[in-house]
Amino acid sequence: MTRRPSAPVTLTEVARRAGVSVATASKALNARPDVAPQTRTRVLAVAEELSFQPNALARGLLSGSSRTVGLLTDELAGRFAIPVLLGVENALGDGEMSVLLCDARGDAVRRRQHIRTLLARQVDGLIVLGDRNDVRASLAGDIPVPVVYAYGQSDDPGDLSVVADDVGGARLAAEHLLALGRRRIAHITGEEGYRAARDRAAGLLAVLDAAGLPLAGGRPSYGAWSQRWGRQATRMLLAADPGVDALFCGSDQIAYGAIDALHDLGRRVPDDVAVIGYDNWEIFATESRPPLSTVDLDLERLGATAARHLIAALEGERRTGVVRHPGRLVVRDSTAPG
Amino acid sequence: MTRRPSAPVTLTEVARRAGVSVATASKALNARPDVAPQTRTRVLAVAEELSFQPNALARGLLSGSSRTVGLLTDELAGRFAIPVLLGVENALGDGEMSVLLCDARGDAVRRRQHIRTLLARQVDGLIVLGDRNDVRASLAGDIPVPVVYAYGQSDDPGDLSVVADDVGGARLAAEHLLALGRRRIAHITGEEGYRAARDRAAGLLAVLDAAGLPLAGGRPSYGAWSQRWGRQATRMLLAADPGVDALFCGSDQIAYGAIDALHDLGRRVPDDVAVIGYDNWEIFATESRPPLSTVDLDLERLGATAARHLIAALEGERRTGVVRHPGRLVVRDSTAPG
DNA sequence: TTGTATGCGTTATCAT
DNA sequence: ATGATAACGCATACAA
Repeated sequence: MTRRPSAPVTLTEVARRAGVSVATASKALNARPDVAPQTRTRVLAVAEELSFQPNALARGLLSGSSRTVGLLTDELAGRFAIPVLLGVENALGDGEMSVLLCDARGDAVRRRQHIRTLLARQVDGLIVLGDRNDVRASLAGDIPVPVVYAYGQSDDPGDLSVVADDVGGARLAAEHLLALGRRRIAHITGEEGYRAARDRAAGLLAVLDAAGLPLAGGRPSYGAWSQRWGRQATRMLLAADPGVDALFCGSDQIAYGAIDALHDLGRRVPDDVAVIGYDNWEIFATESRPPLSTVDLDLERLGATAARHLIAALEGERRTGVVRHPGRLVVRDSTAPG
Repeated sequence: MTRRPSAPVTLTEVARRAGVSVATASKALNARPDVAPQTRTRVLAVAEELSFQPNALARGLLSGSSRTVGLLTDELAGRFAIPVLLGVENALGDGEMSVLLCDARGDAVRRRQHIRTLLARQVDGLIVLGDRNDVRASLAGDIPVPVVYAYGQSDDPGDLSVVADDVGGARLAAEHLLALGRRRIAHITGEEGYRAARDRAAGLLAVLDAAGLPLAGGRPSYGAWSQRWGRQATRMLLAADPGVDALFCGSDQIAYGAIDALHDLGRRVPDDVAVIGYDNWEIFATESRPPLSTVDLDLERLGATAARHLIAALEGERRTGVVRHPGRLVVRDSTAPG
């Protein structure tokens, strides 16, 4: 090993050691046709020995493409950003792309600053990760690279947004409850200000309507995305309508609280009341008693989809509108047939 | 607005419009001394109008520094990586640094691959984010840039690691319980294979020893990091030793389960049994009944500390060893005095 | 004070 | 088949 650790190993160095010009070395390494097999092997050997890695900055400067995308999040601390981000990172990594992460923390000024930085770094594209399912303002100012909105939908139909299909997911849950023979289904969910809450309620109501059934309790119990609200709403609901035989909760967290309350009230789950949640958040869904049936948003796949659309856009396939990503029903004991 | 959106705005373009050479334009923008005030204002005005941003690739190529650090995570999906990552991102953002995110997903091959990519991209430094508190193997191979290990500790004392002080955090919790007059304190925690579990137990035992008190139940109840284990262990513990007056749980998740079990057993919290958790994980700590006293790891600050150490290293201040980051006691109703 | 020239590491073009 | 050279965008040493 004659490698001196302090000297950065460049193509020039490889060429020198292989006894060829940089041009030839470059061709050899990039599998260009016009280079003698013997020369090629020699260059490759030297490159391998020095563990040569071409300088991505130089490459990017020349090609105009940095093979980097910016991932701009509103609020990374939230629960939904991470799986999406994971899916994005994974899908892009396969395409030899790297991810520059920027968290705006809900601050518009910081967001603009981040966008400037990302563009200065010559990102090839941008993925904007919403912290909520809601429609959000499109990025102001003309961004010279493709942008894909993930999880949160852009208000500009000229943009491409990849979002979760909450209406469809709720339909899955509702149809599951109906299939179990439940007929007096109530809905406890989070803040009405969230599109996620409204969409899920809409999906449930659509299925109930089609079946000619009313919603138990009259209207959805909108509240907070917390166990506390799940407990409280359940008590109120069962006091008002003791005949409820199923609860569709807007999140697993709420459902966890609901199950606790049912337990306190002496109702058996699922025998007396079936409970289904939403999100497939493991720490709630698998740890409740009994474990929770729920709808998995498949956020990681959603992120991968967004990444793939961005890559397609980079290759010229511009696409606009909203791509809705279906959820997946996960059945556990809280809706076991019986 | 005479800006054509398709033409990338370069320094050459700015210089041309300002009627000066690129050299002068560069000096004007970089606040070099020898440039006429009048010329400077003119250049600045043009740059502003075109919203010129210097190409970071070119700059990096020239300076040898990309002002980018690689953030290498083992497992982003876990609960602890995110806050640390957030702190890192924030602290680096203030220093005009960007973060290249790579998740190895616990795969050594993928990790090496990511390191190669990051080095090819000329990152100035690396932050290695552990998914557990445990000691982990130092990055193999000589990395030509500074590396800081965060959350997970490197096994090489020549590396710099920034980790949470679990022993100290546990001491805080234990001393709090003692100060409330509790004397029969039991410990329910996660898998013994986790250093976090062992360290927290050690901190508690140290405090009890110093006070001449035994651990209720004889030894820590090691199990799983779940509500389920919290419930089960609590039932077992109270059956064996009904006189327990305080539970120190190794995580909020466990504590949440413990409180549920105490509730089922008819024990009042905190009157009969005080409960304290660990992590300050909001969804458990604030949603349990009653809300949970706990120890906050302050992971975001830990991440910021790691970032600052990396920046210091980039400026030449090499430092090695282990920096232990203190936790913070958060008192809520589950240990209210009374 | 301003402009010209050079170089960072790489790839592409054009001679040889 | 190989090599010299230009170019990417910027910053700087040096010349004017």
